[in-house]
Amino acid sequence: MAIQLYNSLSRKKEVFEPIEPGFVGIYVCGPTVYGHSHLGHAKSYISFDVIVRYLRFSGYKVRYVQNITDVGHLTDDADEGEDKILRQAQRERLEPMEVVERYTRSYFDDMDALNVLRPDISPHASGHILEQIELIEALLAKNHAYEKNGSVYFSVRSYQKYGQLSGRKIEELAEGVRIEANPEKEHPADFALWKKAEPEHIMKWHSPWGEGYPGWHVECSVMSTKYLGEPFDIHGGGLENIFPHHESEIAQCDAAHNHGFAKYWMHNNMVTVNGMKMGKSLGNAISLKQLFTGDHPLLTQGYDPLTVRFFVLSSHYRSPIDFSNEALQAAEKGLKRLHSTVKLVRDRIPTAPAGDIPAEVQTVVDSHRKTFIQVMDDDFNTPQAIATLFDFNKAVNTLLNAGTPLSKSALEAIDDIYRTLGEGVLGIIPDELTAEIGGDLVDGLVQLLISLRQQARANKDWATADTIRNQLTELGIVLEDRPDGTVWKLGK
RNA sequence: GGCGACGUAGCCAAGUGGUAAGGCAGGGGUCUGCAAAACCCUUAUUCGCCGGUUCGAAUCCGGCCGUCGCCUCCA
Repeated sequence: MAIQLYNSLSRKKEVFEPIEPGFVGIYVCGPTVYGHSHLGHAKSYISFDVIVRYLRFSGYKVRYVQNITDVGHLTDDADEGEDKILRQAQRERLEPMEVVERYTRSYFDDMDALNVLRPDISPHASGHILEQIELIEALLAKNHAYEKNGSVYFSVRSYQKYGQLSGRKIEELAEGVRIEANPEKEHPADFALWKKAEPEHIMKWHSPWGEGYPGWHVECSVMSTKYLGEPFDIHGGGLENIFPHHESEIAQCDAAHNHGFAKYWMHNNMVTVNGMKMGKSLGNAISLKQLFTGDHPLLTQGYDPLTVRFFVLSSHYRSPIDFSNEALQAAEKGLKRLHSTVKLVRDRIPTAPAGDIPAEVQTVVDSHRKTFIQVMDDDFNTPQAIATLFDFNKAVNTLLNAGTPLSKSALEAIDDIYRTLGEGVLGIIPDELTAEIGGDLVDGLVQLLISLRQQARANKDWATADTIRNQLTELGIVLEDRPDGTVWKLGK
């Protein structure tokens, strides 16, 4: 079976064939670290996290590069706005690099909580100024760029293929309503490679054109190819970055070196809130920290990071996802159901009898693993992968309820699905589902109450039995009388 | 105005030519002392609307309506 993925460049699904067999280089546009991450970041980075996890699961050696943008990303159009980092630094009265450090840490804290594995390399734009200058010089040498008053611009008319990714035409861009005339530009669609720094601008570097700072698109051109080669396999990012960001990344590298750029382009869709796009500038952005705590007017409660992850993966990465409390709550319940079966399986393993794996168990395990791989091979269809896990769960519950205890090896074969597919690929079933408050002490006390209640039940003293159960429920401890004994868990 | 996407049950969401996955919610049942959990059955004769192609369409084509995105910083 081969992995098929949707390539934005060709606008269709293609069989994935890495440039070098067995190895995959993937670059994903990372955050500009001037504020806390929000649900939109979660959608993008969870999506690509699963893509990387699945490529590894499929046997590829993957190098995953995701940049940290800490300079050059402007707040306004036409290369005229302030630098986002700089503006935030002024607001918080911090050094720009303090802002960068603060929000980089915040970003990784949130991603760790979401069980997003760290990229292999997280290069900073500010750490690659020299490489960016080199690329700009190469473009100047080939007449793909020109200098004006200490700034350097890319000439879109010099690169015939400009528009290949976004489907735009240079002539139409020139007629765009909102592109303001910048007198330094030879063509309205030309974009800045290097900007001259005004005297008060603190983030600036020496360059052949004087003191200045790099444009936004160059960093990604440079850092992707530096670590992955030219061309490389996959470039990912949000849909909204196709133009001008991704279009310009291609132009810069291909114009300078004629090696092409990324073979496959993958774009995730957007998050909406009540049907409207969520964006920092729209004021309806919910930060991940708020989402986890529930501290936001749009939230009726906080949501566990894993619930958020499950929610994101329950729609396809190329589909938009609309935020609502109802949808999050449904996800919360669904995930809990998945987890409770996993926990039942894991709790039984230590005391399960020895024995072979029955044929029916083997069949259930094999068939679901196969289906899971089939749907993931088809452009990383996580909603169907999750559906497969639920189907599997149902089959497992039936086996668990069958009466004859499953052997240890059978339970382990079942758990292997949860570990490799549920956690290894999707990242939604943590190893420790049993982390109970209080540890052995609480467990011992609850077991004591359970045994007292058992005696009451044996005596048909239902009043006492129900009192124990009800009062424990009020304390947040739920008792379940199963055919093979009473178990307890936390929850309402 | 240009480019693009989407519209599937009460809600969320798969499915891109062969007769509607999965989750949440609802109804009925089994199990239970009663519960809980789990399991079984059930809830769209139908996929925004109108035409067309086809033996056959949610899936392809045309038109219309609606929603959203990009074109300007945003994952």
